[in-house]
Order: sequence, then C-alpha cells, then structure tokens
Amino acid sequence: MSAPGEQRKRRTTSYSRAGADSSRKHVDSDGTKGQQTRERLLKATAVILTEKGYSGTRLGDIAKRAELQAPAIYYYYDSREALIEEVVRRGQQSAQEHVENALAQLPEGTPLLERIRCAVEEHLRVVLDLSEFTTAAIRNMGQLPEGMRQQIRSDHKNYGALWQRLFEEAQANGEIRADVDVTAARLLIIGALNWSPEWWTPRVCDIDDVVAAALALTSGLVTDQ
Amino acid sequence: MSAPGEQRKRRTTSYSRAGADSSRKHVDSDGTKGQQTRERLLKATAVILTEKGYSGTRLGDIAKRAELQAPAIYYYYDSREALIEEVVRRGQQSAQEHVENALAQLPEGTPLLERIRCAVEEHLRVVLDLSEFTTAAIRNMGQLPEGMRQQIRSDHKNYGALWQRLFEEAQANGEIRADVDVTAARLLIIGALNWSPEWWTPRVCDIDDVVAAALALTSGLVTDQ
DNA sequence: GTCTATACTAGGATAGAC
DNA sequence: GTCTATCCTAGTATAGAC
Repeated sequence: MSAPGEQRKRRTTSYSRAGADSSRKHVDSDGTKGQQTRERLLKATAVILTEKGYSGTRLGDIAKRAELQAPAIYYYYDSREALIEEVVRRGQQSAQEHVENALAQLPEGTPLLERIRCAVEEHLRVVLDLSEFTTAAIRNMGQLPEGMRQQIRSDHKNYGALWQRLFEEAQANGEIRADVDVTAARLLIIGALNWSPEWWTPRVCDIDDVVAAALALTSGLVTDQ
Repeated sequence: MSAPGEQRKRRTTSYSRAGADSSRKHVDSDGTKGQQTRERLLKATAVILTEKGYSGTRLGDIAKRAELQAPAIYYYYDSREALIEEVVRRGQQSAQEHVENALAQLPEGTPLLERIRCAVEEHLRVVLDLSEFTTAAIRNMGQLPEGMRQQIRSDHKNYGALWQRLFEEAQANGEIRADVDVTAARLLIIGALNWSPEWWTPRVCDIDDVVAAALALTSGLVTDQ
C-alpha cells in the first residue's frame, strides 16, 4: 500500500524575490503562466549551476527552488541537459550582446584603449550584476559534457575573437605596450573578471570599486607616455 | 522490514598526512608500494577534480586513471570525501608554501612592489606548472560541501591575508595608487592567475609570456612616477 | 594490497492521474 | 501544467576471496 502517511510539505520558500505579482485569478489559460514557470526554472537552474557546478546540479534542487516538483520540469524540457544547455547558452549570449551593444554605443572615433576599457567595465557588470546566467555559463564552461560544448564553444570563440581584435589593433596602434603578449594579457583580464563572482559580494566593496580596480589593472598594458 | 540495524560508520576522517614513513628497504614488502599507489591516487583525483568538478568526480574515473579498481581506494581512504579533501588541502598548502618560500628568499629591504611581483609570478607558476593539486583546489573551492569547507577555509583565509597585507602596506607606502580599492585589486589579480589554467596550454604561449603579462597588469596599480 | 561480487541509494526519467 | 508513483541506471561503499 504505499500509504502516504508522511505528507511532506515542501513549502520551504526561501524565495525572497517575489517581484512578479502572480496572485491573479487564473493567470490566463494560454501561454503566459507556462512562460513564467519556464523563466523561474531557468533562473533557478542558473543559481544552482553556479553554486554546485554542472554535475552537482540536481533536478530536485532546481525544482525546489523553482517551487514545483521535479517531474514537472519535463513538461518544459526534454532532459536535464537540455535545460542546462539553455541556461548556458543564454549566459553566453547575454554577455556578448551586452558588451557588443555597449561598444556599438561609443562614438565613431573612440580610441581602442577606450573601447577596451568599455568592454572590461561592461563585462564585469554583466557578470556581477546583470546576469546570473552568465555567471553560471562561465563557471561551468569548463566541465560541460562534450556534446553540449560544441554549440556553445562557437559562440564563445566569437566573443573571444571580439576581444582579441580589440587588443591586437590596440597594440598594432601603439596604444598597448609592444612587449606584452596580447593574447595572454587579454585572457588574464577576462579571467580576472570571470573569477570575480567567486569572491565579490556587496559587502566586500562597491561594484564601482571593482570596475575602477579592473580599469587600473588594464592601464598596466598601456604604452608609457 | 529487514531494516538492518543502523550500522553507520563514523570514521572522523581528519586525514592528516599519514606519517610519511617512507621505508627504504625493498620496494615490495611493506610500505613503499602502498605509498606509491596513494600518490597515484591523489594525483589522479586532482586531475579528475579539475576536469569534472567536485560532484563530477567519480571513484570509477579516479580508479581508472590510477590504474586500479575502485574498491581498492577504500584501502587508502575511508571515503570519496576523505580522498578529495586531502587533494584540496594539499593544493591549498602547496600554493601557500611555494609563495611564502619565494617571498622569504627575497633580500631584506625588497620594496613591497617587488614582493608583490614575486608573489604574482610564483603563484602563477604553481598554478600553471607546479601543482595540479593547487589547480584542483582552486577550481573546486567554491563547490565543496559545507563540512569540508571549514578546515580548508581557514588555510585559504591565511593565504589571502598574506596577499592583503602586502597590498595594504604597498599602498600605505605610496607604492600603489591611493585611488584603488586594494582588496578589489588584489582579488582581481589573484582571480586572473587562478583562472589561467582554464585557458592556458603550452600551445597558447610560453609560461613566461603569461608571467610577463601578469606583471604588466600588476604595474597598472603602481603610482605614476 | 587489490580484486570480484554485491548491497544500497540517489537521482534522471516515464506513466498516468488530476 | 503539475502532481504521485515508479522504473532503472550509475555510483558509493562493503564483504570477502586471493
């Protein structure tokens, strides 16, 4: 008999972010409600992914955080992998889009060094502030299973190429010291930014302080005037 | 029914460096061979840990790489956790020891900036070249289970404090720009170094190039002369 | 010390009720 | 859309032979 007998309540609700006013009559019989659940699911996955890593990300934990039962996930995604993949893809994309967008905003003749500073600042802000998806993507990029890696990889390459171009031109241009390996420099900088979610919290310092420090470091590459 | 009486083992597992007895007599009877296996095990664990992350690290994979069968691991360690814990602890320690040692080597009056450069270079070399344990420790620090974190955390704090001291004194001293948050700067730099195993391979560039680039970045913090 | 065989459990996934 | 029940594989760990 499988008597339930225990009736576990799963109402833990450690959720504080109750932004969306969801207590409506019936949120509508088409699409909308499902779409919200989908978003909750993605966001929950991003958080767990960041905390626990790829392999440590359990559907049960995701479900708990998204406030539904694990099997419900399969209504939205075909598999754990499909869900995770979308999170990572989004994270990758939103960083790239955000930075490209900021760069595009700069006036025509902006010096390369200034463009680089802009990219540094914006990447950092995405990572620390704007997108938990990006954080999740970064943290887990290295341990994704081979299959998933392929598609993501190409986006990743593009983004890297964008940076690389900026650095190479800046060096060719004399704005960056001729004696540094720009590839190493670029990867070190991006690394510094990517690692920041590991230590930064609002309690450590203001985001603007991090930005300022990152820009200071970047200026170490500048040709001495 | 059949519920077997709770026979839980509570091996406390504070594995601390089993007395490295290293008997030298002959290699097969006692001691030595086991010690070698133990080292293979640790090294294999470090590699898998770096590649797959904490949760993705399976005893089966470790065993395979160390060329034995999974259950044999239990002859050396009480649990998967105990094994992983030793790897992480070692990684943490060897970074700290290596850097402290290099710093101690510097002549008495060495300027703080020079000490910082030294720390940057040595930390980078440990991470890229000298210790796969350190890489494993760094990559997984963030996703270790709560229990394991405690002990490791304190070592980690010490190491961070060592760096922080250097930076604060350098700033108080006027060697580092007064307008940067040294905590942020320090964490960004260490982050850049810590992230490097993620992208660096001998094919990307020479380690010395990475070191040079890291030092160039560091110089961005220097007060303008 | 290291193996084979096996007990046990967690967690991904499916079926089908509501 | 979301749930409960359940299947099934993979992975930790133990027993005990060699």
